[in-house]
Amino acid sequence: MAKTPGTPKFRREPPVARREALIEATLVCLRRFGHEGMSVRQISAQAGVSAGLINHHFPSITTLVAAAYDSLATSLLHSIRRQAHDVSKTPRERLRRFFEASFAPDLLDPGLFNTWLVFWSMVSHDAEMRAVHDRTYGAYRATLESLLGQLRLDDDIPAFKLRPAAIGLSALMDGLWIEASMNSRTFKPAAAVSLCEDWTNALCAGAFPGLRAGGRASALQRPKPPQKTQSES
Amino acid sequence: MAKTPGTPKFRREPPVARREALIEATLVCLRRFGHEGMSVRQISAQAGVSAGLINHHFPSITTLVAAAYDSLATSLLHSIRRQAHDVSKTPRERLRRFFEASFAPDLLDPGLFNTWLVFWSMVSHDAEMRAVHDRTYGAYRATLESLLGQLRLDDDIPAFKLRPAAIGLSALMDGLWIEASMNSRTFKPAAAVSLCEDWTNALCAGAFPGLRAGGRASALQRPKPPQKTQSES
DNA sequence: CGCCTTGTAATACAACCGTTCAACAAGGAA
DNA sequence: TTCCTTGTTGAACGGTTGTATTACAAGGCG
Repeated sequence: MAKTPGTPKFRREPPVARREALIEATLVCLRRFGHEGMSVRQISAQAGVSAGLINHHFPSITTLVAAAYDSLATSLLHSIRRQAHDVSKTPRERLRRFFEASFAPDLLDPGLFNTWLVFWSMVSHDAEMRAVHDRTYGAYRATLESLLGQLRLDDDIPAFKLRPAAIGLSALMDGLWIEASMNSRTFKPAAAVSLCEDWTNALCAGAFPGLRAGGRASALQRPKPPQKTQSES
Repeated sequence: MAKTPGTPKFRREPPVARREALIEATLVCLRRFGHEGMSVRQISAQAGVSAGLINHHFPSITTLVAAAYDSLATSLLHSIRRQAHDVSKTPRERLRRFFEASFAPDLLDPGLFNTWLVFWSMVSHDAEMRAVHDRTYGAYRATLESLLGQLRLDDDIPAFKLRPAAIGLSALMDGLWIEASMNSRTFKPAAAVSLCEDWTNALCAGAFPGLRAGGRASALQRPKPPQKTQSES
């Protein structure tokens, strides 16, 4: 008698489901409020749970943010790659679709940019964030290298160095994405795609001497070996 | 008698000098501690004054940060432009020096990158920061347009659209600067200069159809006017 | 039905935040 | 030397932060 449990005050969830929900809430808060959204109370409110629950599933707030970084970066790369992957198309067409997916409206959302800024600002201060960054950025550049490598097989394209080419292309894309995210009136998304395609076509036309393979224009080589200080063409 | 003023407890400064000192202290804190350095107490401690003094010279902390943004952006642009300006050199050589100055060690400091991230993260939330960003970024791109314009006069270079070209080049430079700032082991500064020079040379060789003037490939035109679809230059 | 594990809530805590304000003193002016 | 302007201090305020800890209750198991 008088038990009247009515509606339970909370629902128990399996740890993995709750963790994913917290990660999702973190992404929502970062997108909406930027750096100020990275707070235990904001995130827990967004997830509809108490503040203390976060420290029960994650040792600290930065670990949760690192998990959110990993989740978002992986998700975005997979999404873009899925849209670009079409075996019935030519490598050049696949690359074009990769560009178009990268500058689609949902990727140019200012909220997404603010989220990314929070991640970047933590990379140099937090070891976990640095690890996630190195891994996800490596995967991103590897995808670019793969697409450029397929391109290189076709036609009579002069050989170019894959890794430096991917670095240059990803830099161009990043710079365009940033400016478009900060001020959408500077240029239209189609302009960014056009600039990327032009860059790729120029690469295939051999217009970038510093990227030609086999040559001595090796300023772009991996910095790892002992640096023989040779001329850069 | 018994006055013994000894060392005065503080020194009065003219308002402009004190404001400049506070701006300098702000830049030091942002460089060192990133987003956590943007605090009244940290900045005032760095400047060697009390916390309350900041609100006496600036209506709020964000106004101080906006002033610091303006100061740093203007200072850096002037410095780079000074190194590139040499009337005895060819336009192409001036552009090369602009690249080299942009990827010099003091510009690739991770602390500078963290400072910039703080500024960027505030642009979408604060009107003052947005105003500073639009103004300084406009000045930066105008410098790039000027250098590219001088280049265009020489030789028999096919005409290209100045503004979209400056947008593309600044995007490439920004992307390279960001990656170099986040992970200095990815590539050497000379590689960034090489990629920028290659891009410029390809532009002058007419390798970028989307940037050619007069063509109908006008995806890069200004979005502002009522779109008469005419070519610029 | 009752126990027991454990996911969850709620509170407490010390430290920090930006801003306000009254009191002080530095240093030029008269 | 005295006064007065005003740059400057330092405490106070209400708010926030991340984390630790305690008490609770949901829901499976015996």
